[in-house]
Amino acid sequence: MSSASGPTDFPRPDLLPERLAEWISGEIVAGRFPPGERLVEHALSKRCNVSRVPLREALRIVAAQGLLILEPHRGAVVTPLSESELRELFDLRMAIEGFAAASAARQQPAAAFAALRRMNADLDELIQAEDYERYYALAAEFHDALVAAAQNGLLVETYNRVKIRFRRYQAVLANIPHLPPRSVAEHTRILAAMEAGDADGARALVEAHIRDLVDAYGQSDAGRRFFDQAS
Amino acid sequence: MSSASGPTDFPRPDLLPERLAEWISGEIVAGRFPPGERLVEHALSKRCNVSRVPLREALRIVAAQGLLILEPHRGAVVTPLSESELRELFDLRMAIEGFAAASAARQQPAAAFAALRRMNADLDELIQAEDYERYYALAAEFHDALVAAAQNGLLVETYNRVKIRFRRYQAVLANIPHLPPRSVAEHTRILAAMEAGDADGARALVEAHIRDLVDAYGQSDAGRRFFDQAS
DNA sequence: AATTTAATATTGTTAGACAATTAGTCAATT
DNA sequence: AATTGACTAATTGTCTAACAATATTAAATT
Repeated sequence: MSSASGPTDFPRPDLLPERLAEWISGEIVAGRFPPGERLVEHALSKRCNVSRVPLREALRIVAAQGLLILEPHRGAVVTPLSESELRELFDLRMAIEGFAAASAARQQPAAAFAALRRMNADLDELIQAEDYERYYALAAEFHDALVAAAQNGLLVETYNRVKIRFRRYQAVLANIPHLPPRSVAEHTRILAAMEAGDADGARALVEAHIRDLVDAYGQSDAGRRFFDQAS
Repeated sequence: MSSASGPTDFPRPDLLPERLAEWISGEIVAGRFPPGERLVEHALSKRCNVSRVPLREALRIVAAQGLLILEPHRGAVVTPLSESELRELFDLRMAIEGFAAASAARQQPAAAFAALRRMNADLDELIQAEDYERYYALAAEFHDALVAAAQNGLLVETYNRVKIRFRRYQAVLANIPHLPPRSVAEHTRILAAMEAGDADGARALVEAHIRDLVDAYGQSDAGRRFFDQAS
């Protein structure tokens, strides 16, 4: 009877605010702390067997990630989801991943290109096997590796910030099984452009690739339902 | 004798960790907390007339901005400056401002374009008047407005994070008086491309514009000195 | 001089307290 | 009945004081 979605317990103290923040962040991304929920310090600190001091620091960390809003004298509220934020997140993915592809096309990092090729081959196999769960996990890694290929730590850091916020929408919208085959073909073209040193072409292809993701989300059932209720 | 660069006092309590963070952040950007300096909690809290609790939260905020590194059991250390970070910051500016220009070229926000044109005209006048101080202030606003023209709050937020870290290098490297006239001409071309709806052209021009800034920094005396000592 | 040992300082956390602010309750008034 | 208003409870924000764990520094020893 008790539903399977009740909040998880905080694993175990080796008590750092960082660990608390990771846990809180995870609960929010997974939707167990739903949008709009207030996190009350005393209750949370008791549940985690910590005092309010490190918990408050943890809340600061999570707020800096954009998952919480700290209102004066009102405490921490889980940031709401919105179609506009999702649009902006996709925009940022275009800016970051597009720039990364162009940058990599200029730098020609051989090892990174090889890794990307291998990943894309594995993605193709996962489609044949219809193993969509692992497909989406590896697809995320492919995009990570694309950003990493630009060899810019700050760009990676920025991308990670976007990713954390983006994952909340993935959790709500689930994945779209029709998309993968097309994605692999697009990855192939992106890689070809990068290896050919065509920075502008690679960027355009990456932006188009992400635009395809946007469309797929918008056309999926979950996506339409979410977008409708939000408006 | 006593140099003019001794740390300033914390203005006045209306004590929020946010105020403390703003102050600390300002001291770091201005170089009064120099790179590598350790911020000791007890001493700082006494100087600001606050307890360690809100101070520690302030340190978390500043650390999230990338200006401090919190090492376990060793406390807060002011993030060092490096040529590599500066390069990465310029890269991010290219990615963000370039994307913003392309995005604005597609959206055609009339008000934003008008504001940009006005600013650029004012910049031209400030050159004639050889008022470089105000020139650099307004030039920064021009770039802010360019990013804002993309109408994406997250992009602005991301840009602001880059700006905070970038300002530390501006404080060290000072400004380059030879650059401005060329910049105004480049702004004009960027605006023309945006208003013509030429997204790719606008982005290319913005990237080239920022690359010019990079070169100017590298060729300035202060820049060479900084880069030499760093390597 | 180099290494080990002891003393000191600093961080990380806890507990309990309190003022300031907000949220919730319930009666009085319109 | 609904709205207002005062009262109460709950929550945040801050402080002090303390302590264990870890780092840093100084002294002592080899």
